Amino acid sequence: MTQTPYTYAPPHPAIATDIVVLALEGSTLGVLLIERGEEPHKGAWALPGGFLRPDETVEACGMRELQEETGIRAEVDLVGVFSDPTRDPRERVVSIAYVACVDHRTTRLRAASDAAAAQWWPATDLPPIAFDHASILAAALAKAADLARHRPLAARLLPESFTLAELQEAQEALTGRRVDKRNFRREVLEAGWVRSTGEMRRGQHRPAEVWRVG
Amino acid sequence: MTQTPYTYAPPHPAIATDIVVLALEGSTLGVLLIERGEEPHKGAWALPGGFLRPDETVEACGMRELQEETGIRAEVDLVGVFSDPTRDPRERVVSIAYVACVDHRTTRLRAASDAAAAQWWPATDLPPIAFDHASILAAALAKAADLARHRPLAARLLPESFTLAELQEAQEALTGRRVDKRNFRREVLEAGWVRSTGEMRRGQHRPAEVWRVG
DNA sequence: AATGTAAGTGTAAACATGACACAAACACCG
DNA sequence: CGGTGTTTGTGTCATGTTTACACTTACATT
Repeated sequence: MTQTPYTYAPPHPAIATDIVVLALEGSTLGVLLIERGEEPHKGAWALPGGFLRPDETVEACGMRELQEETGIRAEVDLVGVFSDPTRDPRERVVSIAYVACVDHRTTRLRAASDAAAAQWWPATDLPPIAFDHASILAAALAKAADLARHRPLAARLLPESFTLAELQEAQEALTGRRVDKRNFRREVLEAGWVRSTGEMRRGQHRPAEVWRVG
Repeated sequence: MTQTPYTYAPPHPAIATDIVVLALEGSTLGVLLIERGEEPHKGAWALPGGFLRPDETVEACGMRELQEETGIRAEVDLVGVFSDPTRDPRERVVSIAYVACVDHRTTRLRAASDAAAAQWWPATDLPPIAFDHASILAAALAKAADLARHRPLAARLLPESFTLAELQEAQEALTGRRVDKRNFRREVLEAGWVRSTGEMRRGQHRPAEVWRVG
């Protein structure tokens, strides 16, 4: 961008973001996908996403798309840049992929106008995927699993307050690794990821302490 | 890119890559910068980079730019996406930043046509930087330090074969952390990052075993 | 009151990390 | 040719971190 003579300007590709929205489906991970109502890949399922607008950063575009699709304002984490020249048969589109973890109970899914449906799919049992979105998805799952080891990403899959058992279940879903209950609690508390609310969650059995991100 | 009606197409920004090329300057890190010969930021120093071409991926663009500037073919690692709408006053440019580690002894620097000079600068003592390239540089240095903890990135700063002392010096320059000689050797060998060549490097003092990435 | 189920807690072994000092090999010099 | 200077190369112990593991508590239900 700096040393190239400014007079040389190849045709500009479109820039879009694709968002891998993760949520808990019971005790496993779910991914938000959108059924395509038009060719190409009509009937296949694609990641939500959209084109970059003139006045926003790419990351803001990702957050806006997330908001438009789910009604949720949340952070997004960069997954990668997908730019194979043939990845979209219509025109060249360079896609920046982000991953977001949300609480699916607070989502309000809105199918966009060219989409037939928006729906959660289990991350381990996916329908036919459009474009190169299967690669994007795989990269996003790996990225999320990696981030979750160093940051309390799992808490974003839950409501504001939660029990440690719920947080552990979310963590296990994200990382794909089962962990010991006592070790998990020690790690979470020592890392200062959560603080107690002082409240107790009453259920069928012994009440559980309620926490929030700290 | 998928649910947005295809009829909506905002003006496409330009897409460019900027490359943070790192090399060893003695025992500290050096960064390749290019002095701008034109406005804006004439006289300031900028990262090498250039526009995406129609037939290449963004990563390939980064590798091509690296090759054009240094004559070296090497891997590049994604640093981030820099897309503030005002980051380039001429027109909107979304930049994908990569970092590359090279052996500066094998580079053949070529200043591009609109650049006054291409030169190595110590990463800790930089000249005035053009555009938002100071942020890009900072992010790249952090990324490289992080990657170097998990992968033999330091070896890319060296020729094909090297002594463990050289590798350690490169590692310390990359991560900014001094490490113990014996611990470093243990870590490198147990991780299988290097294998012996069987040769010895003769110098002023006791000869050193020569290794290569393995 | 008895039963079932999830919450909550401590400790010991294995492993990884960080700190530490000295002998060996060569070049150089007198 | 022996002494000096400088870099290579090596092992162990203390500390911190990670993993593995079992029982009691509290409540709801019957």
